[in-house]
Amino acid sequence: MATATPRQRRKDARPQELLDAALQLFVEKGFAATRSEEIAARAGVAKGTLYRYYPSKDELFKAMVRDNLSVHIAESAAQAAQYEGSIAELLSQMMQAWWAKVGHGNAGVVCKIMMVEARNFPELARFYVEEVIRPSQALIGGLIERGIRTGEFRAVPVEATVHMLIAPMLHMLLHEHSFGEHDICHQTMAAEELLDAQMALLLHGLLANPA
Amino acid sequence: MATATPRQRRKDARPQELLDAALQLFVEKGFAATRSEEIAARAGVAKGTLYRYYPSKDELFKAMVRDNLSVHIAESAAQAAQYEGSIAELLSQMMQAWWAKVGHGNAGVVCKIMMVEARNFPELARFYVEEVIRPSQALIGGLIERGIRTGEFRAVPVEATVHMLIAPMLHMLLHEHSFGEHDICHQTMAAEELLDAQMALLLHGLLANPA
Amino acid sequence: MATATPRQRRKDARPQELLDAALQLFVEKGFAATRSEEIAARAGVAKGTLYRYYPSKDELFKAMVRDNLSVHIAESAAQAAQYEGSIAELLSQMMQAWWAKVGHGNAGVVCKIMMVEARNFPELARFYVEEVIRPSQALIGGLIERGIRTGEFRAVPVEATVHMLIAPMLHMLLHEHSFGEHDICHQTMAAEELLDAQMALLLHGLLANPA
Amino acid sequence: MATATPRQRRKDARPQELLDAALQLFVEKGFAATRSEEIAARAGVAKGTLYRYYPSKDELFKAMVRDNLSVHIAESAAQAAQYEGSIAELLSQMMQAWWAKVGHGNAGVVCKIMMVEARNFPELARFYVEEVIRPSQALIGGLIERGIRTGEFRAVPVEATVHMLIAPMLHMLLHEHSFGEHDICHQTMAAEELLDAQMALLLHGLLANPA
DNA sequence: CATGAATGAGTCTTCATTCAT
DNA sequence: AATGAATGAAGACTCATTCAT
Repeated sequence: MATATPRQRRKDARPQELLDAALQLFVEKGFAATRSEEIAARAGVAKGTLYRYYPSKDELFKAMVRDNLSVHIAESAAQAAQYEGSIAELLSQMMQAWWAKVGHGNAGVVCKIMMVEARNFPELARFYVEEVIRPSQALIGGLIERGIRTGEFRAVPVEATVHMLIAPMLHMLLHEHSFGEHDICHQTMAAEELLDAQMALLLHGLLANPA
Repeated sequence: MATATPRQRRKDARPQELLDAALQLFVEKGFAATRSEEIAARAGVAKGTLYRYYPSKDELFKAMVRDNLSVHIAESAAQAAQYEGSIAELLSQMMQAWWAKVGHGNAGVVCKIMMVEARNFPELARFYVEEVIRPSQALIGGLIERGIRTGEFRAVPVEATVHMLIAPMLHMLLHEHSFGEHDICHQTMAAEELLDAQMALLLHGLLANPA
Repeated sequence: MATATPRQRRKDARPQELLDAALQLFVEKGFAATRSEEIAARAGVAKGTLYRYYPSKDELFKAMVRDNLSVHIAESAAQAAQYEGSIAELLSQMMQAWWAKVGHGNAGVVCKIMMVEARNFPELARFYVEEVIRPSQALIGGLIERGIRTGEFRAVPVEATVHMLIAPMLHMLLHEHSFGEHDICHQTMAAEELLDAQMALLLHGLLANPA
Repeated sequence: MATATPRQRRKDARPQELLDAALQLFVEKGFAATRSEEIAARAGVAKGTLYRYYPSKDELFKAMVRDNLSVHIAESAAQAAQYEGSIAELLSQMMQAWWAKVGHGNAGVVCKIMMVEARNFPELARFYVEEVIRPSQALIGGLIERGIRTGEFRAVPVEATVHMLIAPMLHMLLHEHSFGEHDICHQTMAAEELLDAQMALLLHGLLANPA
């Protein structure tokens, strides 16, 4: 009958609270510019407490990546494996789903931060590539290949196509978080519409009379 | 009839030399990781001298951004206005040209750094949006519209299409400068091929049998 | 008729267990490098428990020193008082005995640590001087004087002779614990042999033909 | 006609000033307990300045060891090689000279610190062993052997004899710097007298009627 | 009494910036 | 004007100590 004491309950919640605080601050100020003490303060604990849960700022960041990104990739991969039907349809859904869960929420910022700070933290960059980039590319690349095999897609080059699917979303993300703040520059179209339009464009092509 | 002494000539060239040195180093190591002493050293002057020309590292950065942008857009716009023929062809050429001049060269890094530091320099970000982003979007958007008017293109939504053209290039740029270093993650295809493949893909679409 | 419960017995043993753990760790890593949590862990208790028995790391250290010294001197003094026979013989035995009990065992390290930390704990140093150094010198000095009185020894200066007896042992001790670790530097002769040889040397002198 | 400016003159003197300040403080408080800022302060500069001259506290310590030792050994070795006459005499002189130059001066403290900190700096300890301990032992051992060859000394075991010569000096040194401060414990005899007495004792032996 | 979560003062080190020369 | 020695604020991390449970 382990009655969780308030203290114990608090302790269990700490990691997530710290992760949330860190994410918020990284969003606001970037990784490098955020002092570990600030993260602790925002999570309502003292400096030292942060280090009880994460042995360094880097590890905290990695945990944040795992918590916010690695999750969705695995999830999407599982869905994709079971899926039967139009790959184009599936891709559209996945893009929208990704945007809803990641791009729109705070998780998206992790992507931005990673791109922004990658050079300054090579180890983190490596981690991110293995944990997020490669799996994502593998997932989408696999779907493209599947579509080609089933005859749904033309025999397009896979790598380039993966880029064409990923790039617009990341671009929107980066743009949003770089220039979207402070009223510097806003998109006129809603992101979701934009994504739909882009997907349609990519599927059907731009030319009126393709050769 | 002040004949410029060598010393005077040197002095006049200083600001540009410092800007060039700064760009190089920002490219190599990013803004935060570049020490002001290094910039001075690469420009062949002492630490203190840097501060005679730019009152702070931040101001130097801003000057560097201003110095490296708004160059290519006007040029491209002029070319585009004169051009007659296939818009698709023109867009392909412009992409390749932009990549050759900006993406591949050092100027490209300014774009990346700009995204990285946008939040820290809102004023500069605004400048960048007005001076670079909007003109670029206007230029490409105009071409799309022209293509639609002439019947070369389908009646696609312009804004989304502009994104689809810009995003892959910026994505490549960022990827290159974020994960391309330190052998963290390299593209397997050459950038130029990738761009061609993406352009073709966008023009002709992904579906084997578009409705 | 308070029968000591296991708990009570455990509690009574605590101080000594903590002292032992502390000694082990101080031997292994030195005073400063030993974290109080480690001491507690090695003693099989939690960090906080340590502080129920010793109010601070410093106090624990002092207790440890007190616990490990002043034991052997009294013993040796008693033996010496009863002894009848060759003082040279007695001194040899005492040296060997001291080395066996103190120098070789953990207690020896306390001497080393004491020298190292003396300045940081003047009060403790005073205690050590009164409790260990002076009695030792008095004991050995007394034996020298006895030897001189009985005609066994020449009329040598007592203080210098005491030093000549003590120094080699402490030197070996310090050397062992300073440079003996990590294969930095080892004695080639066994300590016991060395002591015997040194004793012989001191007794008979170095000169072939003493005047 | 390079007129050294006050600033330049100051700069040239800095390394030594810092070394001196460090030595003083290490003597007073030990290596670990001395904050780098204190060293700087005692040298009359700001914290950062220290790091212009020594890249870390460890390197500063190493420099200090190098600066204070390995000097006298070579010197003594040279003298010994040229010397002709009584080895006993030579040894006596060398002991006194070493004490005057090293034991009594600050250099002696380096020996003490080295013993104290050896475990924390294995690399440095190795350096010290190679640079100081081994040469010293070789020098003295060689003289003993020479004395034995010439018939001046008995056929004593060399290693033990070396110890007997070195130990009392180091012991005095350590004692002085561990318990000599704060009036904790002072020698009653002057060090020089003590050394002489010890030397005589070692040469002639303790026994009144050696077998 | 025992625990271990939480604390925060303390330490090394970096680097943008200043200013005496 | 140019130099580069000096500065000191700032930040990541450690660990002795406290105290709620």
